[in-house]
Amino acid sequence: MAEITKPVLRFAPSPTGMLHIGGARTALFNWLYARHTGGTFLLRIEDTDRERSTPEAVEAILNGMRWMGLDWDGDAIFQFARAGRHREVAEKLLAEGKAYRCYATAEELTKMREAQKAAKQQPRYDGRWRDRTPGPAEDGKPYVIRLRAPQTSQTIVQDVVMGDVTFDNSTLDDMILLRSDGTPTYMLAVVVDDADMGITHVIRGADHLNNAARQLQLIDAMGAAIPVYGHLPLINGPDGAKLSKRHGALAVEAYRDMGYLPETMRNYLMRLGWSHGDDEIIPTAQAIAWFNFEAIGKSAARMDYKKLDNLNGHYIRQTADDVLAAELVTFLGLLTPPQTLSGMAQERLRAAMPSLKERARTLLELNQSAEFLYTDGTRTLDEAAAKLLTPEGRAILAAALPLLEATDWSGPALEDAARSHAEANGLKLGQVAQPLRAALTGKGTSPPLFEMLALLGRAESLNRLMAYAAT
RNA sequence: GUUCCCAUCGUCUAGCGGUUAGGACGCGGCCCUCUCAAGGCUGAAACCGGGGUUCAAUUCCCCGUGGGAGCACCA
Repeated sequence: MAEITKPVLRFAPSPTGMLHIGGARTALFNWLYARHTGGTFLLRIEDTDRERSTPEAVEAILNGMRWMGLDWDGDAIFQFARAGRHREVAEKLLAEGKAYRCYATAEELTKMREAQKAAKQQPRYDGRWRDRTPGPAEDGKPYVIRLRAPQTSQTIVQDVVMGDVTFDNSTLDDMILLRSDGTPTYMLAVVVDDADMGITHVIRGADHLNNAARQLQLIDAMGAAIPVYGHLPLINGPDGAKLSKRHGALAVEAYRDMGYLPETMRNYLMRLGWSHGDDEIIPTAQAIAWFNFEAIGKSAARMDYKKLDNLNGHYIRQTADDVLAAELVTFLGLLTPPQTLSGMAQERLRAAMPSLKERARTLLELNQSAEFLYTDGTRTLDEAAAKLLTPEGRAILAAALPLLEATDWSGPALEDAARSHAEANGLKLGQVAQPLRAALTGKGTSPPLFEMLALLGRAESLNRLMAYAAT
């Protein structure tokens, strides 16, 4: 009876920049599968590149993960701290004859590759030290340790996303395990760490598919267990080209700053490459229940910001009013410079939320449409509002004021008054409402007018309206 | 150049030999309506090309074409 072991997954970013959208999706898929199976989701920071790794990037990645709601199990593991262990494995392989010392210099190898390229061949190490015994000339000279990889037959990556991918071993070369300064390469570190951490499923970007074959050779040499591989198709920019700085808004933090909700990001990202029939709106809890590898597509996807907006609008509308109001307050506090709302503003925000959230696709939009509630006093007019408050518009506004004043200033009463005023003067309700809206909010569009009049109260509303009433 | 991967509406995708090729975003129209949204109805919109296999190919195979990724003492 085979023992039943829970899956162990990991997300292994290198801290050389922010957590970008591609990395976030890779993390999400790993996380979803771990939560789906009741397995473990580990976070490993691949900081073996001492030149490019920064503590700031580590923080940014951790924060990005937290914001996305992707919690990892246990403490994050830092790969560099395990360099000794990596070296130990390389030495063991060397002792076993499964690896060998290579004394070729960087210049020498560069020259070799240039010659290969000129001959229209794939650049690859030619194995010049594979069967050569170092002589006295090599004493004290720097060397790297390379894997003695098989040169015949094939290596097959059995991938849950891509299927079986076959590589002829003759196209692979003897990769470097340990650099001449004694530090491990990525290839060594990944394989050793995955083995030591008991990783059962390696789910990562398709840019690693080629690496998988070489890593399989190493795993074989080490006698380690082969994990389940899954290489996710990449995410491209809206134009189909690689996602880059040019497309802007790369880091997960940038999406937060644009006013997207974490739930939106999870839903949007999971649908990039994975599907569940015709379902589009998939809350995270549902995704955890449904997630599987079989439904992951093979082709690269593009970012579609319109669809992201639409989804975000959905989740905004679905968020409870006071929760959303609180989230907006937090969000504004995170902006640079931070924006704070007075007690009055927060109170009005909460009161208007049912109407506000219906018309916002991002927290930024929500904030903009609520701004007229934040402060008292006469509004400055935007372009649309100015167009509404022509002399004619102001005259209509002035004429309607007495009727409004005569009401008890409740929404329905105000609407009734405006309606009868319009009717009496042969106007459509819109012709009366629009100038009022412009004066009250400073904008051409707003949440329902009479509701907002009631919310702002008689004194404040009249103050704003009178400022633009024709005399 | 070479190795590997991919290919259904503009975009995300369903489809797993026989379908009027479905859904979603976006776009157009209509309804609702105090504006803007939201919502409802509705329209336009796709199987990259060529060969096979098969009674039958969007679906399976091959070639081409087009994208993408890798080919470092980076990760």
